[in-house]
Amino acid sequence: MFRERGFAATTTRELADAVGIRGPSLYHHFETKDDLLFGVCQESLRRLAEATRAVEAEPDPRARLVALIDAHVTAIVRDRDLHAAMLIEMRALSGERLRAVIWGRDNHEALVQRSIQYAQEAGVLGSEHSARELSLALLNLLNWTVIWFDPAGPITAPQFARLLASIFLDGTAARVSRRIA
Amino acid sequence: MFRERGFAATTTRELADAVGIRGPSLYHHFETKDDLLFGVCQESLRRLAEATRAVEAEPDPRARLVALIDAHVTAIVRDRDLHAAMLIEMRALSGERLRAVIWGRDNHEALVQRSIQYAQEAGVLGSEHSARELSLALLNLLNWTVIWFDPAGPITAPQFARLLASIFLDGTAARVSRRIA
DNA sequence: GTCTATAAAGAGATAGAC
DNA sequence: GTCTATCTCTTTATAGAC
Repeated sequence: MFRERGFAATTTRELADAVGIRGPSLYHHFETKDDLLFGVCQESLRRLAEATRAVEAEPDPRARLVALIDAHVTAIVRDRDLHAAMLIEMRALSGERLRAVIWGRDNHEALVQRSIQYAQEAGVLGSEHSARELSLALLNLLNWTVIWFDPAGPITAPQFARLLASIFLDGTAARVSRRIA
Repeated sequence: MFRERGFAATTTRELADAVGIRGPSLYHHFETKDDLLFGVCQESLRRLAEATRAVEAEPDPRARLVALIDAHVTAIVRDRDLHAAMLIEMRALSGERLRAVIWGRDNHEALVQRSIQYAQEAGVLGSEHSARELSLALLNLLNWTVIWFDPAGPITAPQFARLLASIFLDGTAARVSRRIA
């Protein structure tokens, strides 16, 4: 519901209805509505961290990036409600809690940037652009998926992850022209 | 304010304050709060259409895509509040109005897909993936910019547009490894 | 075109019974 | 752990003076 309609537009009563209880009963499980969003964001970050925990153990720089892209896209698609809430509705938090979520998100983005730098140092990725810029571009490529991806649609998550990885790592979109050149 | 805090979380009084009038005075200019969002979405789509109106006059398929990517990114960054509201807060609309905005957005996405197909037919882009899939990937690459881009930051819009275009069209990220291969 | 005053509805949250 | 009843505050929006 946070993904479809937004956090502010979703009432506690609607949330309660969705789990088959009355509005006030929610407050036995959460102190405030903000608590609920904070919990969702934390769980999103926990799963994202868990899904990508192993990638830095992969020594091959290219395989590491492929694994990272696959883990990120697969996680985002599997729990898209959760991750959309974190990525988009995060802004509704404030103070300590907002900082905690931003810290977790930055942590994940740092993993992406490190993996890119690792690939650049190994010559797998070009160094015309900084790791920072390339990581912003890669996160663009990955994150917007959360807005539109439909698990019931024709594309599967691993398929789409492969497409994004081959565009970023191999320049797949441009393959034909590069062959001719 | 719609971009920073979301449509539902922004009150009409805050909007009025921001333009130096009292809450109820807003209603001289707009019938409802939804009207305001609808107007914002329409203006976003109008500017996006205007910015990309000329690209299909460009006969060179590669130059057409470069122009489209540049126009899209530049527009999104220049009026990021407007376009973020359209892309993210759209969901707050309903009925006829939601349909109208979706129609406009789909129209723009169709332009992206046509430009990709045109490039594929000319051999500038590979045909391993469908134009549909490639356009989803390209829109990913372009649209997430609206979430994080800071005009006061170190990167300029045309710079970032060039980066994204060279990743998508040339496989720039992978350039070194492809040279070696 | 903006104001003050206010209506009407809905929001998050609490109290206390069961 | 969930309920009903309800409090309190905020919200969108209207009425009508200036």
